[in-house]
Amino acid sequence: MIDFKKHIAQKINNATQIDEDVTKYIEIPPDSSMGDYAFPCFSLAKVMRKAPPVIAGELKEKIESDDIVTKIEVKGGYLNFYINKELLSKEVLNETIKNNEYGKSNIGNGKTILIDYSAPNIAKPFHIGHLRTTLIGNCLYKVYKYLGYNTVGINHLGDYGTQFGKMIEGYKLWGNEYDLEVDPINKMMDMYVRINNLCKEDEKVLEQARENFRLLEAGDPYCVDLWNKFKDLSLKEFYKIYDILDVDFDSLNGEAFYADKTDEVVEILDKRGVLTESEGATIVDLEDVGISTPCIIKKANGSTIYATRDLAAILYRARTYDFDKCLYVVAYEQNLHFKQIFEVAKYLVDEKYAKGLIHVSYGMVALPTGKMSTRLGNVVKIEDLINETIGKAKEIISEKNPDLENKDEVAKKVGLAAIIFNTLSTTANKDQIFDWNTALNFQGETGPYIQYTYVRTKSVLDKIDELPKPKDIDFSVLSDIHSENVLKLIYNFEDVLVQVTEKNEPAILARYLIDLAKAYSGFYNENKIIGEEKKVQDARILLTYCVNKVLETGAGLMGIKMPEKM
RNA sequence: GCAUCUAUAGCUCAGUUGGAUAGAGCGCUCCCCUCCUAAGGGAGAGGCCACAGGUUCGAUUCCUGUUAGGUGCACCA
Repeated sequence: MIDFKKHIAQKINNATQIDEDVTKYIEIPPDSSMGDYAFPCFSLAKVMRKAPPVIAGELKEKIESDDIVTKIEVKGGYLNFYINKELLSKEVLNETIKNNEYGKSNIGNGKTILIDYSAPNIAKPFHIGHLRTTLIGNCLYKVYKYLGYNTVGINHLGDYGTQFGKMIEGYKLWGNEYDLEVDPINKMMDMYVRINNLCKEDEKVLEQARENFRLLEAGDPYCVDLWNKFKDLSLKEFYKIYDILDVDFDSLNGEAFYADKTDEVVEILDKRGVLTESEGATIVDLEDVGISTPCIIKKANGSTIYATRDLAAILYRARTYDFDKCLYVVAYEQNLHFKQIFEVAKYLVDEKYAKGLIHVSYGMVALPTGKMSTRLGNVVKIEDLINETIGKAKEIISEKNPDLENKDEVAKKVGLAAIIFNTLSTTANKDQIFDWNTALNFQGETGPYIQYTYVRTKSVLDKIDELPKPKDIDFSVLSDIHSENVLKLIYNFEDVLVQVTEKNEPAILARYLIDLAKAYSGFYNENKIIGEEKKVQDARILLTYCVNKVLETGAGLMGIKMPEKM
């Protein structure tokens, strides 16, 4: 497709003595009546010692319009460019039609991206606090892949630590009281809370728990079997949710996987001479790089800590995958931890890998009543949220479209869209307050709104026998403001996807899809499509088809599936 | 105490890397289905962009300070 921005930049560069590529200075005016692209001349004022409007005026004289840029105007200190709308629609529609996967790209070819996301703890419930990491990771995974990157999804399970020694002790004591085949997570959770309390009361039990963990590490068959059982039961439960959300991973290597790979980390760091001793522990001091808390590599009792295992993971991943980027989608609570291990990683792996480590941190999810706590039991479980939302979706369907055939299937898609969109639509950096009213809202800027818009395009397309051929289209009929808005958005799609990967921010895609759905709704309300004069109908149908495709692929990249009707 | 993030309409949030008149959704007041799905569209009310300085031709955006809140600060993950 024609790169309008670049074309304009070229023209400006040709007309001036500016060495630097001016593409990055070109902006989009706030209102399309002021043109499609603008070049602000303010920064030139100093160098040229002239007022910005004068510079703009002189520039205008030197730049001629052509097939691509039809009009150039001076307004204040801005030079405004108007592009050929017919060309825009021709380009956009042709590209969308001919390309089965519009927006897909190969810019990522040859690069490998690891994404570490979801990472629930074994034997603990999967609550809405895990939703953000799971859905952000899933969306980034899909977008990177769509742009041609070799993408590896990793679920770094929390499957290691003294807590499992406690679990084993709990099972030894009360295993016969619990039927773990039914509702295993809650039973395990119950057992965990119970044994935790007992450990606090009775030092001997805690001692026994530590011993169990030691045995587990040493490969004691009883402990290992039990640990596997807890893990299997948990994964089975987690995959109920993953399957519904259509989330999957290429690797389930969790903490335990790296437990026997920490020795080499210590060895390398020791060779590099960065290990020191402090209060009995082995640490890497990070004072010099402005981090006042050292990174502990070995505890005073000689055993390793999660930081060591995370470092072992970095080493392993660098060797196994030769990654270009490794993203950690983890809440900002762990900002310091990642700062520390990324710093230490510089001593451990090549610069290429150390530079590729990125913490994609996101805000916490809290309830209106305050922070969630598994221990206090005031968590909203993902399963409950999903069931509740799908139920609400079904209610609305029964009310609005009682004759719809596959209500359950549609309700599932709509409910999940509401959840996914709600989770991904706000900037990851901020905290989110979970509110049932917002979660169950299906109007306005929501997942269902995007689906609804899609269904309307679908319904228009169903009414015609054959899609018109782009070569027979008179693109000049799409010159109204509504068509123009839609076309410009479709034109931007690939750029939006690139931005998502540059900022590792799915909300950019979410906002974009809302903008596109809105633009199409405006178009749809103002323009009749079927039953218009043939050339108008054909052009509008083709535009509708393109919107249909972009909405479907865009939503698909977020993990949202489209119903045919709703 | 130190570090770090956040502060934009009553509520939830956008704001294209410093640009033109600060936008949207929810809620509120109206209007639009004999017409392709009204889960939609349109109009209106609603703002000291937390506060005070600074840099700049220009600041919601960058810097400093203040205030309020979140989070983290050594052997848990």
